Amino acid sequence: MREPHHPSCGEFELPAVLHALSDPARLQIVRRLADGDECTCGTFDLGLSKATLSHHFRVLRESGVVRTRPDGRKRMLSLRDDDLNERFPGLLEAVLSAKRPPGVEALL
Amino acid sequence: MREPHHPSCGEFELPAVLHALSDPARLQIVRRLADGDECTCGTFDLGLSKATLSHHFRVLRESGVVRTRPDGRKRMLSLRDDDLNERFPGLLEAVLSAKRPPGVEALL
DNA sequence: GCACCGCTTCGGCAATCATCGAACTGTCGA
DNA sequence: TCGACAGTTCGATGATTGCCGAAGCGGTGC
Repeated sequence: MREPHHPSCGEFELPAVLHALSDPARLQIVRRLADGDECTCGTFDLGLSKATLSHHFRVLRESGVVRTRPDGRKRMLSLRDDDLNERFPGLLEAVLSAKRPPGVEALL
Repeated sequence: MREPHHPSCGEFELPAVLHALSDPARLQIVRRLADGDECTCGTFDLGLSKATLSHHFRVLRESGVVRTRPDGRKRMLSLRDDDLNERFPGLLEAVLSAKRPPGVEALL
């Protein structure tokens, strides 16, 4: 299986990364990956079709947020947290730590 | 002049904020504001029409990134950095500190 | 080889977005 | 009162996006 194209760390563009992270479904994917969860494409059950999921994976991959590694007939997804931190220090952490909903417990 | 609606800090939504920041024109606006530059709407010369600029201001305002204060026949724009930092700590700083283009000097 | 599996790619569709010119609103100064 | 000024709002338009089912494609295992 061909390795899909990934931008190098220096090719990352902030608007593209922010746009990739600005979709709730993609945000959920990123959070799952950050939790160290399993990372094949099929493990994401967001109520979306395979085609749509694949689309989101592509947006994340082409912006540099995520890496896709072919492994047999599966594809292993992983966060490019190292590259993101190098290029946009603190961004990923800020996005991930904003998990808490606007509820009261955010004040604790 | 009527004060336009601003979401409260608790109403901020991460995807909306990220989307607001994911447009190059809006990112430029935010950076100018962060530089402490003058802040009436008319001072932004991004090669866009008044109507388009006004649209971008609205996106920024409705997501919580920016505050608009009527002042005579002008409108003073300001970054809601305090509110953003409270709700999404580190996010704004990460976005702003990513100013440097993908050039070599980014490594310094 | 062949069927299955995991995922991508390909149209296509409806919704949203960025953009504009034109018309409008509210404010200030003459 | 009457412009000039600063912005907003109103259509309209073309581009992008999110979504899907169907078809395609490389790997695995029978």
